Amino acid sequence: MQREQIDQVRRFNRTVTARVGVLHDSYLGRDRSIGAARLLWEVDAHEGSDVRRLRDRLGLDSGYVSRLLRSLEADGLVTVERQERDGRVRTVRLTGAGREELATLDGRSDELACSLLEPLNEVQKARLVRSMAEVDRLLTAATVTVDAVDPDHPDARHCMGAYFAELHERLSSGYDPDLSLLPDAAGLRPPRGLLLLARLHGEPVGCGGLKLPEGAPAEIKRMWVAPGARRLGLGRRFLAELETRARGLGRTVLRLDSNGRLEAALALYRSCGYREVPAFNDEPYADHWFEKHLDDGPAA
Amino acid sequence: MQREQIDQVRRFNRTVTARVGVLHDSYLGRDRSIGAARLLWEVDAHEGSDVRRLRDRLGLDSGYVSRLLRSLEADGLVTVERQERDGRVRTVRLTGAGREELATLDGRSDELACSLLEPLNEVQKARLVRSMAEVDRLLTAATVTVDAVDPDHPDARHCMGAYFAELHERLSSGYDPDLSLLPDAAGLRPPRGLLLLARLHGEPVGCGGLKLPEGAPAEIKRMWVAPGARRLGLGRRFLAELETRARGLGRTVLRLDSNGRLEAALALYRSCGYREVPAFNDEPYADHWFEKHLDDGPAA
DNA sequence: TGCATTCTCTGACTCTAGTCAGAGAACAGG
DNA sequence: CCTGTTCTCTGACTAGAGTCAGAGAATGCA
Repeated sequence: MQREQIDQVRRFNRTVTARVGVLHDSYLGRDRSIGAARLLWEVDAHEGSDVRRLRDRLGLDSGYVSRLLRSLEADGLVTVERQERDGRVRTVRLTGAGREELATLDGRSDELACSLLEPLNEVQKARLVRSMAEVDRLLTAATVTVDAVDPDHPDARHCMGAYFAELHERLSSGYDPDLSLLPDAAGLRPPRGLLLLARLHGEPVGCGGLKLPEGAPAEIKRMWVAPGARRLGLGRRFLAELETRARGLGRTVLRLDSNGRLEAALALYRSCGYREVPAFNDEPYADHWFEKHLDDGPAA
Repeated sequence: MQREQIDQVRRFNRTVTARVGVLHDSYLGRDRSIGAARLLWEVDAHEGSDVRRLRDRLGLDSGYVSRLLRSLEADGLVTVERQERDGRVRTVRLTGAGREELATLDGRSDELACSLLEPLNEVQKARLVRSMAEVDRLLTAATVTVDAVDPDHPDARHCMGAYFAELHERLSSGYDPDLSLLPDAAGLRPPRGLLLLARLHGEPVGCGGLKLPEGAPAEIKRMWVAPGARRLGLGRRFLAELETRARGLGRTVLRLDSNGRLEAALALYRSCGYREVPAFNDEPYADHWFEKHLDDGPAA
């Protein structure tokens, strides 16, 4: 990585933690501890979430979270009840008062935002906001992790389910997985294949599979990115990672089939060096087929 | 301010405090408290600074700073000695060990920077760094305060001294304030005029004066921005603020003289709606004269 | 010289944000 | 039914980051 880039990031970190970080805490924590505020935020973001999930998402100690919840409960901001299905698990829900409290916290966030923008003129404001959006987007992208998982993992199932649902919605013909040539779970498990899963803050936000048939080119399958995680370059990252792994396994050719309705996907494949080829399978839902020779060019 | 802008700033704040803020602290505070690390940083930035200045810059309690200094002193990272001039004041200086410690802290900053960039591809890295630079620049700009001060205030004297020195260096003829038509301190003190001073983190970084002669147009004088604070839109901000104040005092015409060597200044005046006019005074160091009618257009 | 002020330091607190070690209920599998 | 595991909770403790009220030395000014 270049020295100049690192230095700029450091300068950014210093400026931002000094200016935003400090204010952030002082604004939010005005009469509620910032731990409690964060927890409240998290409860709101995931209605009816269980304590364990909150703990994981915030990375906090179980005892600490428990104590915070007691204090929020005492203030009437949340209710905590045992789950029907599993009596050990407890579910947290915002009350009306909790929602109000959040609204005032949001108001303070607004004040902070205004105090940052206020001294600037209109041109500067617009520029700052635009750059913040870019930083936000790219830092989020950098937070996404991509790992190989077992196709039967609940997170993987979740993504594939969402993938099928989306296909069903977007293809003119609808979509029925049973009619498709998709590999089953075993077909995406080593050594017959692999499945990459992207996670953002622990939530699954995309998947990309690779089929490794013997005596035939490797095939990319089930590339999907959750709507909320698009425009983060995740598709490109999946392709790059799949290509690297395929190359590592001695493969030199990658294939995939897709559908003309999935415009963004087609554009992605083309811009990553995939060339359209005649149909190489009978996938009923495909009307475009692509191929890439891994030594053809960079995956970037 | 627009709702959309505020929301974007809030999103930015959340992402950045979560991603950068937390890591920042955990990286820096690995075996030294982050208060101590910040103090060390500040001592380094201002060699031989006195305790009071450190306290002011970091916004900390005197007792707290004193205690932090004792601990840094005990670890051999700084030395604290009484000042010659004023025996109450104590001066802090880094030792060699302190410099080393800082270097390892910097190394951690680098690690943090890398960890932020690492998951991204080259295009994304370049974009992120560019946007960070922009955010950094504009947040810094927003941190600058502009207030009216007395022309005899040490900060004001500092700026005007720097202004003269810069003129002397840049004008082909050199510059001698005594030959110039500059107003003295009283001429920039209400009601005969006013002086605005810009400060960044408490340090003076620019000035802009207004002369308010009776029966003649108001005149802008001694506009100067410190080299380290340029490209923050400060000149524009001075002009806008001076125009607002002039308008508030019933003035409708502003004038100023300048020198062709100060290209950036001329460009600024032109882009802010100042029109070049024939010489309206005998200022020996001027070769360009400008005028603006305050109802002519926006100051933005 | 005396008095108020400035500057740094010390001692005694406080509050937040945790950590750690279990306890006890609920569940899962044999 | 027993055993081990999971999940939440409680009690006891700690470190960091300050705050507050003076004390004591040095200085400035009348």
